[in-house]
Amino acid sequence: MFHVTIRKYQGGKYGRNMEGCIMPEITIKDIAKQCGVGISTVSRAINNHPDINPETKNMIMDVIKATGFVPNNSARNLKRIDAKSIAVLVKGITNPLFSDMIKVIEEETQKKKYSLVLKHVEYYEDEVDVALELVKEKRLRGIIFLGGYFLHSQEKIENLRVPYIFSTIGTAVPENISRVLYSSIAVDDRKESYAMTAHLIGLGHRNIAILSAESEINSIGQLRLEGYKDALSEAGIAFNERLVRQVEDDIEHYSMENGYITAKKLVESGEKFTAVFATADILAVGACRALLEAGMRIPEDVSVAGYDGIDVGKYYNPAITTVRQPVKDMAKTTIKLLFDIIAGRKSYEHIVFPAELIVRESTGTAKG
Amino acid sequence: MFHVTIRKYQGGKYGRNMEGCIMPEITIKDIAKQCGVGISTVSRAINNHPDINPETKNMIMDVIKATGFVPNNSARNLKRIDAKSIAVLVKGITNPLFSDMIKVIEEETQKKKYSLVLKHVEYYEDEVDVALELVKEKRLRGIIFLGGYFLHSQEKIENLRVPYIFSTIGTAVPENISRVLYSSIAVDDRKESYAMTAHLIGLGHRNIAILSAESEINSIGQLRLEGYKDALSEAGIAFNERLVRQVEDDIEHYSMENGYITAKKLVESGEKFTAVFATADILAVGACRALLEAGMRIPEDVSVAGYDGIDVGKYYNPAITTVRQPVKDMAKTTIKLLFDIIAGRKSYEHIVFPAELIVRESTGTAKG
DNA sequence: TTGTAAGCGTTATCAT
DNA sequence: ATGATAACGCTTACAA
Repeated sequence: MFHVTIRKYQGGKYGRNMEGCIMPEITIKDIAKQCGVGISTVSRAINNHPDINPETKNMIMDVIKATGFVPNNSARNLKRIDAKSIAVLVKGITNPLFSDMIKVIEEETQKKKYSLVLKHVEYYEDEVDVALELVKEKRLRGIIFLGGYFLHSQEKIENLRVPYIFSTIGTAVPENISRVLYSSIAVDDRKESYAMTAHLIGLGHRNIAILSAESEINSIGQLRLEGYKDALSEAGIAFNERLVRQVEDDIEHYSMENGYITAKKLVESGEKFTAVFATADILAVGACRALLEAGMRIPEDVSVAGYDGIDVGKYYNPAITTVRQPVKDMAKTTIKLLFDIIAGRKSYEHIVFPAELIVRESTGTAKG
Repeated sequence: MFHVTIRKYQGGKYGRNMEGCIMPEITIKDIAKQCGVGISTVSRAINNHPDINPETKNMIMDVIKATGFVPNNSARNLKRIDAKSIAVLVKGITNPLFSDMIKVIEEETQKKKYSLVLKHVEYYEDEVDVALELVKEKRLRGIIFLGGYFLHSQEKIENLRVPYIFSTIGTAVPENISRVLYSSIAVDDRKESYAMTAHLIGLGHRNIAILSAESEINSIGQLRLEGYKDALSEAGIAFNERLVRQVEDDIEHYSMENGYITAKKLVESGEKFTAVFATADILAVGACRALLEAGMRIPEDVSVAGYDGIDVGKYYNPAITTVRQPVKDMAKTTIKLLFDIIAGRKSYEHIVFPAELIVRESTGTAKG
């Protein structure tokens, strides 16, 4: 590590003087004074109001540019009754599916001349609390929740007096809240997980290990585990508890590293299996590596299946069989629904999208 | 797509009544009235000020909980002179390196009892404009820029009167701005790229293709290309323009898909090569897939090297040789430096971190 | 077309 | 310990 330059802070440069006191920011008032006009005229210039003399406006804009004045958004939001904006609250920014959804939502929001507030919510934060604050602060017209568990009290969520939609990619839809209070866009995790497991069974697999990431009831992880059990029992295969492997709790649940560690432990446990169903592609990648390192060939010795349909599964070697969630369609529907509700064309809606089973190179007929 | 439930919006539920008019939000005034106290007392209760009767406070807090009152942040920010908060402006949220950096920055910020504003900047947005707004709105004490190009005017950036740091992971440090105005934390892209290329040359490779993602001068992509040229000329290998492959411009530059397409085109071009240096791991993954599909073995027939040190390279099959950027250390140094500047212990600093060449399975001696 | 003034919902400064 | 009241920086009637 090379320190190229160091110099002591001299003060005055950073909006605080030598004593650490805050220097006054430049305001609309200063601009008005400097232009010799009233503040409302400046305001009109900024917000390009129709009734203002173009010359006056130009003059003001020049001064604004020269001084580098930027209006204070807090003051604006405070005063403005209507901001034409919506927010996306993202819990777990790591999820690669979210990026795609956000991109779509951004585009559609812009088309509607709305502005989008994107807010990242920490794992330990309560997303409804954050939403509550944001609604007041930014005068939001609607909210989309991406990620999180949603076991919130109906009482609390009722305070959120704008339309909100839960997008169930990595989000368990609240079971404890009246369904007329909210909207949701989801994939039937249990059903799709069932489909994948059934596919594996159809390939002749009997000992299918499953890598599961959550134990909370109604969580995505549990739902996918249920689907796995459904397929097993339908095929008359006894459920073997030892083939259910929970990922490590002390590192990021949905990560390649966790898939690797968990699969490695599975191998070392000595339990017999001919297929591994990782309930997320990102886990599948790590799992593949662990299996490969253990000297197993995929899919000749062991089949590996994922879930989600993220890019990496397609480019991995071998390409990983997966359940693709139609994220773009879901995002489009989500944003359309939100604007429908805002416009009063609908009240709420619960939509379930079908996922797509994509068979790639990582799954094959059971050995022996 | 199954529509489970549809009902017409009845109004009244969402902070707007039937006519679409906004319903008044509950304010501190309402709480004061309902509690039979003055508003300043409520304010004291909310901000747990010392001089308030515990009983009064409890009573007020009960009412607040019951009514679901949430203070308006815009009003708070407007009035508050000092917020003890800093911001991270992220351009290109897709970069997996950023997540790690942000995590570290978040932790350290919390330790200092500061709050962190995380702001996602669109590709087409000017990050300095966004920063300027945010500084006023949130009374920020400092800013960290992650991603972006930074060819900003000194004039404009001088208006940013809080300390700011450019973290050069996916960011080209501004060359056109006086170095005393800002701080930077970086890896020497040219040098590290040189090192990787030299490693490949040491393995006997002479025809090394390079996958490059940007053509802007001083961009990360260009710097890495320069390093490649440096190594070539040092080894007395003639530079072959046809081995330099720019990624597709109309899709996301740094993506597996783009690595795949670009490598595929390289193969189809018929140009001879025994190694591919992808200037980002994410490109390397796509490139590997394309090479594999073309029937080449890695590293027996062709070596592949990446850059960045992201997780996927470690778990890919084969594991990808890379230049690891010490993101966590860099993040730690970044946040420490920012707080040093805020506290007046330093003025500015330019720090260059060494990267680490990690040789994995994807590179080997040149064929033939 | 322009200026004046009344808020927006807080916090901070006074008195009390 | 508590309550008025004046800002904070802006938008928006309303008046000119």
